[in-house]
Amino acid sequence: MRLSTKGRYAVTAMMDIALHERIGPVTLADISQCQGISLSYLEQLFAKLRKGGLVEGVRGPGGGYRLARPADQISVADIIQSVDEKLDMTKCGGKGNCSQGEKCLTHQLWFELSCNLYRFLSNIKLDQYVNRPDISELVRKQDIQYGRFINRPQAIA
Amino acid sequence: MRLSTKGRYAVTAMMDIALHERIGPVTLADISQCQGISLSYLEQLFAKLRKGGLVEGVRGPGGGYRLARPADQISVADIIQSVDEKLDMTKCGGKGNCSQGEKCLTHQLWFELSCNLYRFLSNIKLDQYVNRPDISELVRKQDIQYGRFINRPQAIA
DNA sequence: AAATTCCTGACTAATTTAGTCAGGAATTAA
DNA sequence: TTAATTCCTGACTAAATTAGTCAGGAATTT
Repeated sequence: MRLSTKGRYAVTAMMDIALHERIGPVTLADISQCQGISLSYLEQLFAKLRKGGLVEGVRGPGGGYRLARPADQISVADIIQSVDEKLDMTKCGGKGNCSQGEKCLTHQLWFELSCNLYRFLSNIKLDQYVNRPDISELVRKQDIQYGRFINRPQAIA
Repeated sequence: MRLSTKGRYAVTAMMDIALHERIGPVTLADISQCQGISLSYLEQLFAKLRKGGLVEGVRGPGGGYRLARPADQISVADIIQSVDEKLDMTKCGGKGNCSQGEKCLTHQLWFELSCNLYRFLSNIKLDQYVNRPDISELVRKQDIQYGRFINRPQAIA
């Protein structure tokens, strides 16, 4: 049982965007440098996030990515499902035909676990972190360290 | 985010053993045939379960595997951790040094998720399934279908 | 002694994850 | 209108993990 860094990267990146929302679109280059994630890999992940309707790309100088809907309407479950495809732990994908057309011995177990997991993750929305003082402080420090946003029109305006 | 079949196999096999506990040790060959899991692969998994102190092997004819302690003292979390090693979703293994010595943006999130997952899985003990009528019935049917235990001394006694 | 079963380690194949690379398309600002 | 910026795409490679195979040995029972 494990969370791939794929899902972790995606959630981290989305949180980064949410945290800087008021400044404007956030570039993948910035996220890449700041969070230590390969740029090309981020592009792959964001292709999926875009298809999932969670972000919008803005091209050209001053562009980047922004959230496609308010941060309080994007859950961690949404993000993980966009890039990772599934939170379902059953073998049969919930169909109940895991063992010769019938439910296997452990079907109920994995089914309940999946429900729990989904409930937990879909209750966590991005905005819950945006407003936490400890997180904001951490982000502020990181931004200064990486000199982020100092050349952006939005940051000046 | 996914459960590997490794963990699923292990839990299924352990449940199989628990369900037949009163008859005696259960052979891997039986589990292999009945649950459709490769025998050699099962042997690898059971090497770990044995090291984890969850089962004991009994060699020789009439042998097999039995639970090392009562079914109400073996949780699904125990099993998964034995074969799968970890239920921890944080990048840093709970240390909190994920981002240049400090907690990363999403540390708290994964930490809480790990706790939830662990709490859920460690509250599920094998015996909860042994006593469920629907499961017992399913197992009984399977045993007949595969002609299980008909040649075993214990089954006759 | 023979059959059964666990037990071990080394090996292979398939899948997934992670990352690279090269280039194109849209947009903005000079 | 040109140059810079940034998203965007697809094909490719590398590493890790998962799943499975194989050959043989050790303990135990009949």
